[in-house]
Amino acid sequence: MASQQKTSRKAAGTAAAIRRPRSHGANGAAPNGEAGDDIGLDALVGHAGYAVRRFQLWIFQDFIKTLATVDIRPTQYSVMTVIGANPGLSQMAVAKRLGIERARLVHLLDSLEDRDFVSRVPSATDRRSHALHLTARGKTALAQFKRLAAEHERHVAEKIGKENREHLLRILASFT
Amino acid sequence: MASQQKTSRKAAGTAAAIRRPRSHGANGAAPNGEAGDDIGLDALVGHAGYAVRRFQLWIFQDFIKTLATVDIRPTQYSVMTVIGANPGLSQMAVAKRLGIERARLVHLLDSLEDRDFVSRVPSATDRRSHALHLTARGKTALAQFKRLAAEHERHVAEKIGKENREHLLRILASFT
DNA sequence: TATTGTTATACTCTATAACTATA
DNA sequence: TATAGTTATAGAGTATAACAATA
Repeated sequence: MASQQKTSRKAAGTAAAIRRPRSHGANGAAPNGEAGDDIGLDALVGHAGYAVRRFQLWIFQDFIKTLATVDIRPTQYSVMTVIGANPGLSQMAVAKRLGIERARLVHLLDSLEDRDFVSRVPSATDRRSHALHLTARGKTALAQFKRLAAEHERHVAEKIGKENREHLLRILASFT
Repeated sequence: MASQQKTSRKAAGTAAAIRRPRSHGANGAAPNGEAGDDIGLDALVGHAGYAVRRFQLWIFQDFIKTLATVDIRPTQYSVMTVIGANPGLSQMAVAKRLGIERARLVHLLDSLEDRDFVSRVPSATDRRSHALHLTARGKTALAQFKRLAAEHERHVAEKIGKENREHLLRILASFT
């Protein structure tokens, strides 16, 4: 039931059906809730963070969908791309460059190593650290990922417009 | 140690010290890792998602920091703002409008109700649902949150520029 | 039958702390 | 003493599924 049990929680309330297909009770104006899409965001419309967050969720969902066949997520793609362009980097270097926690990178690399995309190779200069490299299989795979990622990027351009996408990249260049 | 234990994980590797303050070994050019900030992002620079993600993280961190004194996070702020502007909304309506899972909204509202900012009030029209309202305390609190959020928004404008912030809001308006 | 609020579970991500082996 | 990689844990956040009350 929708009753009380802990501290909060009272009971029952008002309808406010959303986007109902046909009839919806008795009155045609909706009780005191909202009729559908006219729920105002008030102060949120002036917050860049809100729009950026919703946009980021859309982008990541499209990326994940577009690369679903190869089962690669945005963070995995970014790690492989940076290693591919900078062979021999240490885990700390990759973590700092991409803003990932080094503890988390351990697990990311574990899964990429299990799939034979990346290898941690030893080196003589500092026996504490690993030099990261793409395997032969990893290099081939990354090339395919990049083609799919480019396709995803075209979806972004279609969504917000070619010019807007480019302007956006320029505005946010300092954050990369 | 940095050795093997499960499947992955080999051992030792290459340095690639980042932004080291003074000396860093023997050679002045860094082993085979990177010297500091010149780690190329390769394909990532052309991906809007990467820049947007980094920007979003920066914004949220600034928001959380700026509203730390009142212990309010972005999602809590968005929920209170929407309820404040649309009193009587059901949980489903709020969840759909903000793109939050209804299961997660339950916990969000629990904490806001525990702090006496929001109340779930019963209604006669649909005994399954709750009509959400801000309490008197919630209204006062939200007014303060909005002042702090406006301060945060000024930080954003300082960071990327007033014009750029406005252009960004226009570009992403369809995602709100 | 479908929907609302709720509970529960699992998996991702973030944030820390601590430990080992190195430097 | 500090750093690299690792392990472990706790808290958000996301994604689902299932259930009771109600429509």
